[in-house]
Amino acid sequence: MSEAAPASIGSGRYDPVTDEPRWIGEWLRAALARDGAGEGEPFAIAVPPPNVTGRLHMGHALNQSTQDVLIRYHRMAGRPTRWINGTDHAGIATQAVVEKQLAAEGITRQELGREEFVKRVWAWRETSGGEIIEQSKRLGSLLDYRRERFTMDEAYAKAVVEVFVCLHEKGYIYRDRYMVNWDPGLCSAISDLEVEDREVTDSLVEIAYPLSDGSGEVVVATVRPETMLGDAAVAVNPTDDRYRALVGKTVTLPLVGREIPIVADDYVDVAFGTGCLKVTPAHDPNDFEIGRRHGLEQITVIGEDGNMTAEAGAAYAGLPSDEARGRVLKDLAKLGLVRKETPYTHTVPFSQRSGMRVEPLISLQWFCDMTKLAGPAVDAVTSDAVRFHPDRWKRVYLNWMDEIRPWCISRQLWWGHQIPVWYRGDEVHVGAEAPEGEGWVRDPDVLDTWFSSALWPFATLGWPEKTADLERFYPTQVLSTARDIIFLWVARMIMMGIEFTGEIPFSDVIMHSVIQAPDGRRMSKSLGTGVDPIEMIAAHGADATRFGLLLMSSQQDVRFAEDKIRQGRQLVTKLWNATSLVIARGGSLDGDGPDERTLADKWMISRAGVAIGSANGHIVAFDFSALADTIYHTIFDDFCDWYLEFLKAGQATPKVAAQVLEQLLALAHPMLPFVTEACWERLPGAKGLMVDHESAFSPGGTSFQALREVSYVKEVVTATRAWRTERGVSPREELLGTIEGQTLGSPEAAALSGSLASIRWEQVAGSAASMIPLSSGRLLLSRVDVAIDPEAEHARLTEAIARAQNERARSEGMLANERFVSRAPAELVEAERAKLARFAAEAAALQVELDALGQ
RNA sequence: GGGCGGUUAGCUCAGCGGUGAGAGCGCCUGUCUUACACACAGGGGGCCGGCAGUUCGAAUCUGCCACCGCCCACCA
Repeated sequence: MSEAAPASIGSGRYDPVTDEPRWIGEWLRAALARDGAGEGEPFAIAVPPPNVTGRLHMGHALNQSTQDVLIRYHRMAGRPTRWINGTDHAGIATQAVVEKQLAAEGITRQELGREEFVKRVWAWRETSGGEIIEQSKRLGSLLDYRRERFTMDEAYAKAVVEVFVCLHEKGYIYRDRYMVNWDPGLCSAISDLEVEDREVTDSLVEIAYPLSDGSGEVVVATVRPETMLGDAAVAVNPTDDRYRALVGKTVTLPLVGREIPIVADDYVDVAFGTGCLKVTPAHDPNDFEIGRRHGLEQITVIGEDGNMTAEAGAAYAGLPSDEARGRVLKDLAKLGLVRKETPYTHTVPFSQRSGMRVEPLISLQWFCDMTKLAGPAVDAVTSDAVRFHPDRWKRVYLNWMDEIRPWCISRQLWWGHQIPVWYRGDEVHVGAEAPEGEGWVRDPDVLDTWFSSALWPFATLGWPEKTADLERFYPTQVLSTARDIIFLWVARMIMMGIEFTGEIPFSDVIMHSVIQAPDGRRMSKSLGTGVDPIEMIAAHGADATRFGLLLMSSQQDVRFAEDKIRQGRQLVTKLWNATSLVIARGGSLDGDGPDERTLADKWMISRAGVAIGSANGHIVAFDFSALADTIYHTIFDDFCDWYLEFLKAGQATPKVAAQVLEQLLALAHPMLPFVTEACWERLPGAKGLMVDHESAFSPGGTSFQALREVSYVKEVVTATRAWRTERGVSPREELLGTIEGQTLGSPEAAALSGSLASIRWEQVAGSAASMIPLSSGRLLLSRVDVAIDPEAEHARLTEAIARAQNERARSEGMLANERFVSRAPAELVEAERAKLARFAAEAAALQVELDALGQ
């Protein structure tokens, strides 16, 4: 072991948990030295900015591992890379954190005042924000830590204002009194995308509304009786014969006394309830539309505070709406107007933010019309300028874009980008600063956090200034994220990117797996099902965690399996130990002179080449699970189980072993950055850091001859080991062996298999030996001084014959099928014929053996 | 109501027309073989959710059904 190895690994066993952290500083220095410089085609990724309040969860860990593999890979390939780093101000989440803090001190933000409150949020951000950035370092993410962006930075804020003003000038952004999703918990409007439907069992109440002319009544059904105070009409379907005659008449609204019309509207479902619909334009999105169609009054009876307004009448004003519901029902019952009450299960909107039931109401808000922005963003995806991986998300995106609706962008919060609009009386000014003169008041609302996030790929690079960074790294190449923000974020970035830079912001969108809890439920803090990646790192190391997450990831959701992380840990340990062996055997990258390459060397170089070739393919296809698998099996199986055994048997060259190890370390580095640095550091002759290692993924020469020969060697060795195990013969006991009827192989191959299987190749008499059929030819084995047990041999041969006959019969069956012979590709038929010949020969040879045994 | 994804070894997942179905873990049997017992060697284990169909050939394609999960949607 090298003296350079740190104390933590002095025992000889590698402890990733203690060794890993020392590399982060080295990488930051290396990144600093390079800093996106270089000749090649730049490669950039903008990290999805985590909330400043956030802590690294499993999704982040997988997502960052994915991106880090790409960044390191392209960096090693010599491309100038930039992994744009930063955090999101996360309006609602951050405001909530600070409000909670205030609550602990016994004050509200209202008591503090807006200016002081915002100061407190900034102060919080300085001291506690961005912990997740430190956690990213521990994961090994090669983010651009020197340029950490924040969506509330001054420069970023400028970009936000620029975009707002510009969209306003174009007429896309407008202010309107419109039905919005009101979150009573937040006391703010929220967008459609922040609403989730939940199933709830309410009571469906049927209420009689008397006709004003006294000629009868109509019965309406509702789950929210309290909204009847704001009813503006009763609607029936125009085709409904039951009510056709009533259209144009009026009813007198109970408890209120208002006379409201009966109108005809297609929206009404004849089959639902009584076929009569009460219309409350101010408190239901459908009723709002009906109201607009019929010019109905919008009577707001529930305020933004969730309480009944004065318009609800003196008896109810000021009551919380659910209390008012009971009161209204009671009062209606007293009048004998409640006709029926049945439990009714349906879906109702809830706020994802506060968890409160959304109150649809009419409010003065800012909106952004998305239809014009959507056009080019649709084209970008249909033309494959932006590609989704897996590509089924393309359709999901396009479907949503086709029916895109106006986006409510104002929020009644204090933390965020304040809307750059100023009012003085009836005057309105849009811009970053108030105009000259007294009395201008700024719009108190802030923008939806996603409005600023939508600018992330270019605002982080200095836009609207024409910076060198923007020139060099925009558009970025890859965006990797979870599918739940495809509309919230991805679609909007594409729209804004095209609108403001004229270019698509990224060309490949990777939708990584959602990692579920081991039991299949969603990982969530509230359910207690979350698994903390930082704990995984503390237990198994960051390399193992990265490897495990990428290995378990796929094109679909997966359950978290700690097994995979353990598998990564084992690979890490294996690499370390393999390095020790190579060094102990004198492996070094120093020294010159012509390399002598044995068959084993040529084989290993070829295997490494094959692995590198498929790894390159997996990177291009963003198949990180397959990449992990390739790395694992190349290191475990090819390198350690076979090649290093050849090396120990004197059949491989230490120098070549060191060279191949270098290749494998480079191959594994993007996925296992820490241990590969640690191993590289120890390898004699290694220069620089692995993170800077260039042209890592270029395969050496491939020898198909060596691949074929060693494949046969492995077959011989494996068959011999099985033979030994079967009869309890020690691996060290030398056997005598002969191969007959084989077409492969060379003296060097024989030496290889002989050395690993402890076989002395001598002519062995068939009757004194066991015969083992191989893919080509037969292996005869015999112990030196011990005769074979005829009975055991008889049983074994009988079984082997049966197996061969079985295969032979299957093959014959296929070939007897004329349609197979005539329609299947010729080479397949030929291959089947060869198989048949092989099985027939095998069966015959074994039969001869069996007969000889009997004599 | 519409759409998408899943159902393969005890567990977590690959494979997605070429006919003997794979990995990791777990299990069984050996081995402390001087890199590694976080190891090595050998082994057992699967009517590839069900039913039909297409095909010379289906775990792989098509249709229907059954469960499980997700997304979208204005039915009071």
